[in-house]
Amino acid sequence: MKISTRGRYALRVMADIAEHSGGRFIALKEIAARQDISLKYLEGIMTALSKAGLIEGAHGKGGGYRLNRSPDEYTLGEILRVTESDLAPVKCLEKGAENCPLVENCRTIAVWREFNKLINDFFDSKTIADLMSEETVVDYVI
Amino acid sequence: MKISTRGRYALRVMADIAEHSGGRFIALKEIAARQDISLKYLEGIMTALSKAGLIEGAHGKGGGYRLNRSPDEYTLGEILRVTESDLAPVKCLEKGAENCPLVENCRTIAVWREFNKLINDFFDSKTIADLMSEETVVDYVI
DNA sequence: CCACCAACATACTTGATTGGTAGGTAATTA
DNA sequence: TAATTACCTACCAATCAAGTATGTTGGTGG
Repeated sequence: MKISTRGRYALRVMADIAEHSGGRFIALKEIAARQDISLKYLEGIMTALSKAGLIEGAHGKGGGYRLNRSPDEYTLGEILRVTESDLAPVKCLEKGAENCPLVENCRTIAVWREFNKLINDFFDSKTIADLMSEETVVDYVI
Repeated sequence: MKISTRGRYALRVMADIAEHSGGRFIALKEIAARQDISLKYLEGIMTALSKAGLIEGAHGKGGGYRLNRSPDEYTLGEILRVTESDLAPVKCLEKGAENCPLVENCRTIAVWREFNKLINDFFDSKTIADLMSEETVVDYVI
């Protein structure tokens, strides 16, 4: 029952961009150094976030990544669902899962469903803005 | 972010014993058959539960396992904490963890703490009795 | 006392996942 | 055109999950 490194890094990186970019592209090298995360490992995470449309990347000098919404419009839930495989706590509740044949007399499914809702509601109620320092949130321009 | 098979099986087994034993010892073979779980795999889980004092085992003919409290006195939290390693969603919040050197300017730790509390409170608020069918709960004798 | 039963113990295997590295190619700008 | 930076693909080592295999120990009934 652990949040994977991918998901945790993703939240930190998104918060980092929100705090330091101010609308400009910001090189991954810089983020990786500031967050002390392997550049190469981060690349894979950024690609996922970019493909999902959460951030925008630009090649070449002066390139890098930037958000394409303001921080309070990103829920932690959507970020984690992109980087983590799924937020469901058990396999049978994953999005595309065929329902388990034992579900009729499964004593535990109700608890898992309730827990699943709890998790998703929690992360969908938090945004990147909640992770930023107060001054930075106020100063943010996109 | 998945609950492991160990934890899920443990809950099902505890509920199974609660429903079928009625104070008597009940052979693991019987539980394994009813729940369709590998007997040998279950043995390891039962040993953990037994060592933690949650259930009692008896050797020989007529032996097996039984609860030593009534079902409403077992929270799902304590069962999962025995079988799952820990319920903390990130390593730095585990019980014996030395605190991470970056905690001072970690933007995410507050969210993880809040989520950790949510998880633990949720599972500590549910009991094995909540997993049982209504008739069986009423009929239970220890 | 013996056969049997069932918990308890230990060691191994297999497969998937995690958390990376390495070495490129493509696009953009000075 | 040279530097920069995203992007892409492949590989790798360690760990963990899940299950199998093979016992030994302790207790019961005949």
